[in-house]
Amino acid sequence: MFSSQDCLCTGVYQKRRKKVQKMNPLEKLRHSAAHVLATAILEIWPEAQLAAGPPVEGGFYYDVELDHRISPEDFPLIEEKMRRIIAERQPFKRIEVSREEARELALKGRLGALSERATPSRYKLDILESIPENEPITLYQNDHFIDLCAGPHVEDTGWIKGFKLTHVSSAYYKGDEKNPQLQRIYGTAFYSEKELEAYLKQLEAAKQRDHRKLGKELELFLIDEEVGPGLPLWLPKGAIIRAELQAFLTEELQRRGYLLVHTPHIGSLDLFRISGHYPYYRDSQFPPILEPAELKEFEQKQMSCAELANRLEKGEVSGYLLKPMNCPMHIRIFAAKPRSYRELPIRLAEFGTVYRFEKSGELSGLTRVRGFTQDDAHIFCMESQVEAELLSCLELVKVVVEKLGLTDAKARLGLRGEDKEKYVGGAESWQKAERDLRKAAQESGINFVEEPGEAAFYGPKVDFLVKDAIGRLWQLGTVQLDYNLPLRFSLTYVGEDGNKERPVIIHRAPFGSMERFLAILIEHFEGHFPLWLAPEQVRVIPLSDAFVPYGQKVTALLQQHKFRVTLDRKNETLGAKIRIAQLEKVPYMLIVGKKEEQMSRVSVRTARKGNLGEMELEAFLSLLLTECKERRI
RNA sequence: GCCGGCUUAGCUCAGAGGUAGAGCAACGGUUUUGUAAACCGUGGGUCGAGGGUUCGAAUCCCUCAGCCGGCUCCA
Repeated sequence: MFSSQDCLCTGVYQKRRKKVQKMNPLEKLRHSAAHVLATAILEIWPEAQLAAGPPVEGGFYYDVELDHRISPEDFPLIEEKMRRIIAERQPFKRIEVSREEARELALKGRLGALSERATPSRYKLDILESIPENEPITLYQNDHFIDLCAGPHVEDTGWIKGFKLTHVSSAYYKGDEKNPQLQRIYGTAFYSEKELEAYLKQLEAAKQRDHRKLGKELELFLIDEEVGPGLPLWLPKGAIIRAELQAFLTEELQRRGYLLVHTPHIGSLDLFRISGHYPYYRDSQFPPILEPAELKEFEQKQMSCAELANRLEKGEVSGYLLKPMNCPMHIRIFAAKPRSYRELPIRLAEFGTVYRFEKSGELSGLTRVRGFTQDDAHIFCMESQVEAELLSCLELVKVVVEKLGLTDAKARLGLRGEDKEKYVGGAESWQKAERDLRKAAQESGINFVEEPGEAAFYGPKVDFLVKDAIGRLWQLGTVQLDYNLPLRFSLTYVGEDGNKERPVIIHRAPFGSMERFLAILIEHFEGHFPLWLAPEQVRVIPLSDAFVPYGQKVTALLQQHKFRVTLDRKNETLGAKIRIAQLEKVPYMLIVGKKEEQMSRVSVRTARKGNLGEMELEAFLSLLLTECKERRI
């Protein structure tokens, strides 16, 4: 019941924040660059209807409605015009007008335009309507281009020294699927050419550590068309990392009193009817699975799909669902027998694989998939235990994040939004839940921001967000407080006074999902995994065939200590073998030749630091043992 | 799901209407190597799938799939 895969769309996040923040100088410049882009577009296509053109992280965009489909092929022409506009150093003039004057201009098609036009500026008109009564209406003009705009802008277009159009996409007007689709042209701009170049270079470098690229190069995972989109296959090397991560977390769980359970991948439709996920979230689930006999009967009756769907929804037809979450099954484990307050809290944990039918356009590498494994657990406790349990969960997420060096992780306390309809439960339990979670977050010492509207529908949550290589923000770990499911499943325990009491559920996943977490880890380490996670930890490289026997001895010793070692017997030069090991990002290379064999030593080279020189074999072994045992990063 | 782009050998990519190429990898030899690429040879492709235009299609058109970038959604 929690959203370990929830992606907080950067754009939306930015927009919401921008309203309350003043623009910094770079944003101001980029905002002006958006106006220059709009001017250039209008010079080419005067009929274009403009919507909005704000600065965003990394650049700016302008949304336009235009019959001509703008493609990157059009960029050179647009950029050429922009360069000219910049060279002309056109001043930005601020003009304050009355609401009526602005309206008249918009009706004459003069807003977001170079001249009056036959068609009114429909989006500008709409934006004008949405400006609060007490706010002044301002226009900004450069050359013949007049736009409805709150500003601010740089003095003139000449300030834009380095700019580039980057990509084009579509966007719904005001982000609403029901509104028309506009073309969104993205670009970036800087105060100097040099900064632009540095930025583009940095973008290029970021692409090098993209987990989809490294995942393929290092043979960690595979997304195969024949298996299905969004259904990653873990290759042997990736599976090792996954297993090591699970082993690490399992140790932490056992230390904290969790009980491991295991539940199936499918469950009865009725289970998910009780939890509320079917049919309410039907669109984001794989359709139900029917029993063969029942399916045959429907075939014979020639039942239409619509009829079948209808009967499934009404609960007249039984079936199974690929589980979209693990909680209902953990709940059934809790409900399997009467529970006493004495045994609470009960913490049920599972690396549980769930399936969600994400829209095809949303799938992305390992970060957004249709089948993924959550490091899930549900803590069933008394209200009086909530605070301590929350604190323990937050501490665990902190341990995980710190142990793996994800120091950029940002925590967010998601609170109930203004639209109370979207949330279940009374004001009182929400206030209590929010207060408890806020208190726990503060006590845990994490830095967090509060975000109304980001709660789960059943309760507030703390999410840990991390950016990927190309700057997209993803939710990893999460801790969520839930008063809803215990009610829906009528969960009880026997309290101290013998009365039945309602437990509280805490949902939590420190990694979030194994898939997304590994994606972030690949990018974070740029494929250079720490020793304890590395699929191949040591490669022994004999100088020539003559030293293979010594190499075998070294390999055997390390294998005895459970290290993942391979002996490179390839018929290649030393340089070539080292190059291959480097590209495969094997953390330790041991070069063995005559010197090493005679002295029972090894020459140590690390993928990250290069040649470290010779070392006693035993000394190297103890170094490895320490590094691995402490899970150093 | 929507808009745009892309899809050629295991990988990275050339080929733009005249019948498929390179480098790396693989395989077979030669070489026996001291810290990021030894040398020679061999095999490998319904050019994402299907349909159309054409004497002729990797190349042009249509449909579909997958991927990429956004948008929307996201328990």
